[in-house]
Amino acid sequence: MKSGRIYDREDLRKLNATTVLHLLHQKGPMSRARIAAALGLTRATVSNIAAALLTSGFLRETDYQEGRMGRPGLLLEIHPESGSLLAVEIDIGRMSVVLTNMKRIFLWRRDLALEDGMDAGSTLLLAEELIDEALAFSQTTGLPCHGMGVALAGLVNHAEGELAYGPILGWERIPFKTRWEERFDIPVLVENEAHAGARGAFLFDNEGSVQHLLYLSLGVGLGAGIISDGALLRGHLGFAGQVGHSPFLDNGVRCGCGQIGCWVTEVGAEAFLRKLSTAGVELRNQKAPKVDWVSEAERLAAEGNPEVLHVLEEIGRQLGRGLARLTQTFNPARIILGGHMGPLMAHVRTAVLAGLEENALPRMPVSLELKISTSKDEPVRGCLAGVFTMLITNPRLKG
Amino acid sequence: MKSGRIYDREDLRKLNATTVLHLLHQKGPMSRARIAAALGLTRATVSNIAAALLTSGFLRETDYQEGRMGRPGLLLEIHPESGSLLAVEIDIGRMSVVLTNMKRIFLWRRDLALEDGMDAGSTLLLAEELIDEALAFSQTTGLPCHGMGVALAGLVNHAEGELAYGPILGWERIPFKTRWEERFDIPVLVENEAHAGARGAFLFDNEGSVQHLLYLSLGVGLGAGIISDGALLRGHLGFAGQVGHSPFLDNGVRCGCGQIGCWVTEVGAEAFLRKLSTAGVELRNQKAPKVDWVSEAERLAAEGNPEVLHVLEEIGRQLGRGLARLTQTFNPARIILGGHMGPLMAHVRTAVLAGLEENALPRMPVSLELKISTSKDEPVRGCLAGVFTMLITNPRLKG
DNA sequence: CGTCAATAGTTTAATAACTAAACAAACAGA
DNA sequence: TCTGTTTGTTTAGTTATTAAACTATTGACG
Repeated sequence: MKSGRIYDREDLRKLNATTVLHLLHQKGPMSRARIAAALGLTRATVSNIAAALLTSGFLRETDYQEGRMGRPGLLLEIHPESGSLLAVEIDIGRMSVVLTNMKRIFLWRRDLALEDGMDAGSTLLLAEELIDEALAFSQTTGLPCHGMGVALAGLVNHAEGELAYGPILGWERIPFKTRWEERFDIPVLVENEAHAGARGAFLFDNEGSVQHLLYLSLGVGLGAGIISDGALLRGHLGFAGQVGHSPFLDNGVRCGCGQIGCWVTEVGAEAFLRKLSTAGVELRNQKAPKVDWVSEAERLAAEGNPEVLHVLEEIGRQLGRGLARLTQTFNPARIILGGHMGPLMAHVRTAVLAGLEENALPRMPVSLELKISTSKDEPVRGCLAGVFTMLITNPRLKG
Repeated sequence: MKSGRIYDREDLRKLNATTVLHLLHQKGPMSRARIAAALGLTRATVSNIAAALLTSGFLRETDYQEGRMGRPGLLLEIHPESGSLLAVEIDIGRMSVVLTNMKRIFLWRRDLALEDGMDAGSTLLLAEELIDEALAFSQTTGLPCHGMGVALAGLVNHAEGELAYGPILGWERIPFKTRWEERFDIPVLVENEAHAGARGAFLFDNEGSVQHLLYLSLGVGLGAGIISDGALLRGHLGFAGQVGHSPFLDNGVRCGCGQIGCWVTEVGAEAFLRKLSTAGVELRNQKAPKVDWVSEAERLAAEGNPEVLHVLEEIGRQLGRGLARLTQTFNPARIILGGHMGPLMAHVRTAVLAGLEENALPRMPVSLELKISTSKDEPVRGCLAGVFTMLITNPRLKG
């Protein structure tokens, strides 16, 4: 456990410490030798970094590896008791607040469906109440909360930590970061919901370590998070991925945004309910902001209801058509369909692929994988990863 | 000139040497102190790196700075006589081969318009003849050619150095890199034309050091090069930015690609000529692959020909409409209109901006700058920068 | 049981790359 | 002439990292 060389452990940023922490955050417990191999360092280096991080309390050592040849080494992992992280997701009609330990094990969570007519101010207050509850809980567990991530549907200026414009609730220029950093006295990271989802899918559900992926968040709104060469695309002001309101049909439905024929009017939640209604199907709880209708629709689809399946197929085809466009501009290796309508997407897979194929650029090999997200927590997990990164990159991290 | 510290100059990659070379490549001659300030290094470090690069012949020192206070220092710059670079651009109906010294001063160039009915094989042979000529010229100047960049219109697999599919000529799977590296015995970098153009615009015409920009290459084809956070977006196979054939109009013209209503059928060269023809204007030399018609059209536009201006305005509006979509997905800080129709774009500026404004996402601040490229050589220069980067990042670079 | 190969972690000495601080040189302007 | 500014060099460190040797522990094989 003693190190051979004495480092300047005052500022761990100068070591490869952040790299090691990132790796462990993403992959879980590993031996020093494995970390060294994964990062292209020597075992000696990793030993030294580990020594520093162990004395700082960021890491801990766990039990022996079983069933392997060779000397049984100790595994290193992020110390779960070194603190807690908070993630808040505010979507149209829905809100989640999650508290995890540093290993991203959920300690506390609260999911709320928002009332239909709820205004901006009271939604904000409600969120703050929930956060207060979560922080109180973190007090009782003795794990101080080190940071908070906020995933928001809308135009998020990531650098300023401000929601420039949020749809439906009509939020405009809400400075979440400054407001909540002052109110709760912990660092706050504000992220677009689709961006956070893409990050989550990239870091934690990434079979084959795909470096180019597109995460589509389907719900009342429609947003995309794009990871290109392992980097999240934010754009100049952080507004990249606003694909929902791109013109899609010449003679379409008027959209809430004022334009006609936006993509979201053909594939979003409201489109789904509208088309179902035209087909004569009414769901219970289908008032848009409520969440329950998704499971209701899923039940009907699973039962093989022909109207629901037909509407889903139509939506899938339109989804594929729009995705073809995005595929041509980004050339991703994987597309992930997520968001609140994610569970329904399992039924549209073939239709989406057909739509993609039909509208793909001829000669451009459609060599991509279409994945349906199984977890609803991708934005939350992506957010947590963002907060973690922010923490270990911060000057706060001292030995 | 002597250095205080003796570095291991065997492998300059371990120094900040590549960073310094990049900076000088981009900004031109600078003093050691200026370099240090720009890169956040100490003057001592830069002195040491410079000493290594001077003895290696990559850099040279030039005359004193005049008209300044303080001690007159020597300026460092890339040594122009340390070799030459080659860039080849093959577009639809056009080909350019350019030889420059290491400071990107053009030493030799040849521009050709390609015959209309020319087939793939003879085009390739023609290019190879021109390259032979250029290399022979580089022999006579005594500047050995260190690398070659190829900018191609079409689907370019950058990693493999292969043209996966080139439109019009019907090229398919041409392994430029392996073929030419074997034939000419110099490293070859193959790049999509729009990607190269974006890189050129980013590195050499970047007022305000904008980090998010979109370069649109307008010609017979329509391609985009996207720089996000200073990094070029290539995509999984290198096919990012193929925006020309994204569905644009429901009831449009049939495109050469087989689909109906592609964006390029409304704003590309053929659309321009078609619309002019409908308006009763016929240009001399207007056979599509020829280049001359651009200057002819520009002359007419400058003279105020109402039909031409009207067609240009129509195209500009459609351009703006499509760009609105791209703006929403990428949120760039600057859009650059370039390519062979670039010179015409000065006349469509207001129409493009109007189209952008009309189709922009409401509430999304259209805070972007629209720039018309003044140089036709952006792809060539971007290509040269790519080759330069490849060279200084290569193990070849030894002291 | 002993040997071998594989894997883990530590120690030692060495080193490349960089920095801080001081120094010396050359100039412009008052 | 003096002062302030900019420049490049020198000196004496510091730091993160590596190479190589060393110790330990296990499973497999005969």
